[in-house]
Amino acid sequence: MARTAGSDGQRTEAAIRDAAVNLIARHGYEAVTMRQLAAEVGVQAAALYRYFPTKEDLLYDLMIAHMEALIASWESARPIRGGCSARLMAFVANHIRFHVERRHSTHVNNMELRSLSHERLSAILKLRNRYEKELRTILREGAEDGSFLIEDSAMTAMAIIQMITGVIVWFRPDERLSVDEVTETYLAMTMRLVGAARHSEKTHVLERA
Amino acid sequence: MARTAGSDGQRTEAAIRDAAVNLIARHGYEAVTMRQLAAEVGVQAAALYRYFPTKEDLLYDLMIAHMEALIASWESARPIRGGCSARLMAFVANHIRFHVERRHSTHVNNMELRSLSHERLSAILKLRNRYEKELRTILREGAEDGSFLIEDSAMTAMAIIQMITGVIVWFRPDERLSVDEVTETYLAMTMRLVGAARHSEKTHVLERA
DNA sequence: TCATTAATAAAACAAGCGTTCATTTAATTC
DNA sequence: GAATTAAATGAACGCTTGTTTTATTAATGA
Repeated sequence: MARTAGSDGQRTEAAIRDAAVNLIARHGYEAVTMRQLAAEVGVQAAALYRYFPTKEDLLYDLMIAHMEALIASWESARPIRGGCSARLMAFVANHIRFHVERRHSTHVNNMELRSLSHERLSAILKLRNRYEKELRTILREGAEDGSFLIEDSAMTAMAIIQMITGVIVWFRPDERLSVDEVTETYLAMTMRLVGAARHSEKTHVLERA
Repeated sequence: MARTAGSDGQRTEAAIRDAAVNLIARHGYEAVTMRQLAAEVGVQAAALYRYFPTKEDLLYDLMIAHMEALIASWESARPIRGGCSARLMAFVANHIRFHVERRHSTHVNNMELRSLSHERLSAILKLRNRYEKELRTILREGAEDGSFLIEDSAMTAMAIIQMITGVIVWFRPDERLSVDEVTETYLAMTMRLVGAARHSEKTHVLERA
């Protein structure tokens, strides 16, 4: 056999991406074989090479897509006006929502950096830095205008990011806890962590979610 | 050739563990080959099998050792007396110190769980749960006696653990920042995060470090 | 209808994988 | 000094890996 009836390149490529994210998140990039991936898609291994020149190209593609989606997500969620507290809450809420929705993709991006070549690693880290800079800026400006009481904005940014990304490690939706409830608690913890003055605007962030 | 002059089983085994932790932390368990590991030790691949029946046995050994060392470390650092704030600070300080000292080992334990068999994974998670329970207990008791103001002690425990373990992701010793300085800041962030009443005993924890 | 292009199968490739085996040498014991 | 044990070698095994090549079929446009 060769080309199968009803086959469509775009659909196949999307199916490859999808299966790859799931398999790599579960077993790790090195552990997933091209044959295993092909079987999951329902295709022969050689067919994968029409869409991705190498296995690493596929990984890199997934990672770039994840980072660009993350940045785009924040750019559309970022509040036009509002104080530093409101901006911080918007950042945290958007970050948690995004990562819970893309648990597998996040795992790939966090665990498989070492499988990238030097230049590609740099490209991913550059995007990551661009994103994290948003949080650092919020924290620095909040510290300057007295909204927050923090020791070091760079360190605080790392602490917050690790804390809120960590949600995906233990949280599974469809349990007795909803994403909104978890977000609410993490928002409260974050605001205390940065020494924010009492905030009555707590629920504003989640209203549109 | 065969047995080499001055060869010693105990030393070789220790060298294997050491090289394995470093290689696996850097490249990942699946990516590290037995030949690569053997070369790092300065021995032939077959020699590794005198000490570890399979590659997975080696990984499991490293992980169990890490978890047992972590638990032992807390058991000897845990304060005999003192309120919940003091206990929480001792926990955080010990956790950060331990993990910074064993960055590679920590990475292996956090990243390679998926390469273990079901039973072995359970064994590791059991130890991990035993350790995390210590923090949950401190938080729960602190919430009950009014030392802390938290929403959910289990959730707060996860948030804190992810935050303080995350230090190893960005922190490199021998820079402009010492472990003690980082610990000090993380202690302050943690105490605010749990809504602890003002604590004047801040430096007590680090005095013996 | 017929050439063209897109999508896939099938088979092969060389390289590398974890692991085993028989053997050899160094250290230890009697 | 001979016998025994500990430590390691070197070659091989069967299998799998990522990838390439070649051939074949389905969809597309003139």
